[in-house]
Amino acid sequence: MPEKGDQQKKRVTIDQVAAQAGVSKTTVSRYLNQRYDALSENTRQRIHQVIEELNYHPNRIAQSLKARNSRILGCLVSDISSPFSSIIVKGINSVCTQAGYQLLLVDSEDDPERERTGIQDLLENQVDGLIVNTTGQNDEYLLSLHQRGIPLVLADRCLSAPGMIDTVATENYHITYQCITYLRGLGYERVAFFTQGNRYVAPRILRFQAYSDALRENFHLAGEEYMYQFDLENSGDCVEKLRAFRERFPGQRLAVFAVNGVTMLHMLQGIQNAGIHIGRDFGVCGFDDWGWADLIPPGITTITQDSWEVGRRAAELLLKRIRGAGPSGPVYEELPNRLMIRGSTVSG
Amino acid sequence: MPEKGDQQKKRVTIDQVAAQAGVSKTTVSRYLNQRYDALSENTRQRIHQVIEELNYHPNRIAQSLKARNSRILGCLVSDISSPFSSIIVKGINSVCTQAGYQLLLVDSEDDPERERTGIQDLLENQVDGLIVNTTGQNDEYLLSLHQRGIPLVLADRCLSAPGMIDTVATENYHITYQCITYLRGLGYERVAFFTQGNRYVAPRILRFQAYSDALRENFHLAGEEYMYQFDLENSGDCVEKLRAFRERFPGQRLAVFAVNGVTMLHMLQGIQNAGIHIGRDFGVCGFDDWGWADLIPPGITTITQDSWEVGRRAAELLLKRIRGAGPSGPVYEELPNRLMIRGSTVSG
DNA sequence: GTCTGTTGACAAACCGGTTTCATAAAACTA
DNA sequence: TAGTTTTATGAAACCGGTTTGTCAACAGAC
Repeated sequence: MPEKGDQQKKRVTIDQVAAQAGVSKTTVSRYLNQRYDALSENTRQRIHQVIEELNYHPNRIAQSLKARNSRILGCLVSDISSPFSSIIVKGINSVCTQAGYQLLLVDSEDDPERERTGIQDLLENQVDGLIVNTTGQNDEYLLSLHQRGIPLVLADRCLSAPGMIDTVATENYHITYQCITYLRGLGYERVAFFTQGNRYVAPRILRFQAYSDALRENFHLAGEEYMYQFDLENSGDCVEKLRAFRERFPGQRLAVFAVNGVTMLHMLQGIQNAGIHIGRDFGVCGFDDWGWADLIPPGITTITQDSWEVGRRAAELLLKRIRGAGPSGPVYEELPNRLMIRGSTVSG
Repeated sequence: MPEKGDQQKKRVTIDQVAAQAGVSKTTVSRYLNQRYDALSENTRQRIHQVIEELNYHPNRIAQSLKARNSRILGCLVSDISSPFSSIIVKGINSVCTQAGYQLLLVDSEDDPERERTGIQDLLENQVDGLIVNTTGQNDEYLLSLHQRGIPLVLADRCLSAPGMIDTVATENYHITYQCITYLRGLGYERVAFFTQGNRYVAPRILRFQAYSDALRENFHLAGEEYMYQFDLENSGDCVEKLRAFRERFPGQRLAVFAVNGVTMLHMLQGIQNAGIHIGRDFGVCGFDDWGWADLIPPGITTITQDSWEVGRRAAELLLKRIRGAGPSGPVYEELPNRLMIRGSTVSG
């Protein structure tokens, strides 16, 4: 006779399996953990069958509580909607999948406050380690975590005092320097540095530093005077700043450098709106290459980053740390970037 | 006198707080859960102070075990690196943040097998509910989960037998039909349907259906004969198919429709490589608008989807289900899409 | 001065697993 | 045949919280 609601009692527990199989939970636990050496063929079979019948799956939370580790990695990114971040996450995911770890994700929306509470949440959830794409305004907090012995790897963004915490990033300085120098070689006379959003993150600082150095050494110009920070909320702002740049140096060959892909996209929008022609008189280049750079005529010169690999390596490194392996001191891994020269930067 | 290694014992527990404050763990627990009614001002103060001192944070895993819920949502996407997915995740994240939930993420890489094991993993981790962007090849499995009473919301992709499980999606059929019909109005004579990747997902099926219907009714053509599926692995494949399409109908005004943004990007690449001129003789349009569509001349006509809102609503709905609220039957939410007409589709 | 009601706090059980230690039965040794 | 080892298993403690049931201390009522 079928039961009233036929509602399964939900949640099959190890006790039920034990009862049904006529053994103790210890024995079932042994089975689950493949300690077959101390299990008779007979009981093993019976337990196996009961587990199938009941469709039993052990409760990882209970396991984690006892084991004092969760097999979960925490990941905090500043903006998951940026391809740069989401591809990092994809890299992390691939390692997790392979290593049997889960991935707890938080998007801080580039808010330092939210970054701290987000990490706090991850920690309360007992993640075994953290991969953080920091806003750059929580250095002390991150250091304190590191000192508490929490496995922590920074992805793409290092602290202002580098060398303290494991970091996987891409090479920013030299490629930027190279790019700006290359512009000089093409005959561009002024190069502006366009940026937007968070001004504290390490890559941006490094890129500006390199830009600034290259500008000084190749153009004898001061970077500070050619940095344009526009506001995304204010849609006209970028156009205005582009116009301002152009009107400041009439008749000269100008170029702009975008600090990253998101900036580039908005800048290109602005260039279009301002009716500026890309090429000989207005060179365009910048970081990131997300598939459209060579579709926008005359092809945008970019610096391409392998963010998937950043994610992969960060996750690998973190797992090593969790296992207590890896070098004793902090690791700094820097992946090479490539300058993809296209038609948006041409010699006069 | 400082202790030997000065190494904190790691992990502060409620017992330590209780001991230090000279009360029982029951009392501390009351404090943590704001059951102040049965707490003297005095004890409350003392506990507060000890918690600060010890920097105590309760172990969510222990709480979850007892509470039998984890305050974690599980999310499975087919490809986190696609802006469509990552923006959905961003929407979900915003709800989680606000509601005090965490987000456990899995990228199935569009593999049905990996989708099942991924969901299994999420479930073993006791997520309170699931948001799934299914590959479309696990309908039975998903239904079984639903029948087991697991809160489950499908994001963007419904089952082949719709109406069984809560779904948040965007409107595919009419907007596609409208787009194809619009092409007819412009005087295009043949419209090809370009696609790539997973052929089982609901949006793709619906879009092809709409395309096919519109083609039959407006062009008196059979959609099956104009569907081109190219292979991403084989870089020349797309170019070949574009050329084949063009050579099939010399002298006619042709147009192509890309099933989604990733397809569009590769198709545009192919168009460029094939040396095809976009516009009067070769119209281009398709789904998704990720910021570059109006930068590629003459501006690509797109159907824009609000994937952030898909994520937000899916998460809201899931939370309702978890709380046992919401309508009794399955919900199907369909968000409107917009046709953004640009220069890539013009009248003759 | 007893009776009742309220307040503040605790001991113990519980969540669902793992692990340690003990033990009965079987197998081997001398 | 008694002693020893091995094998298969279970009882109980534990992980770090929450919850239930109990109770002492004190207040006010009569």
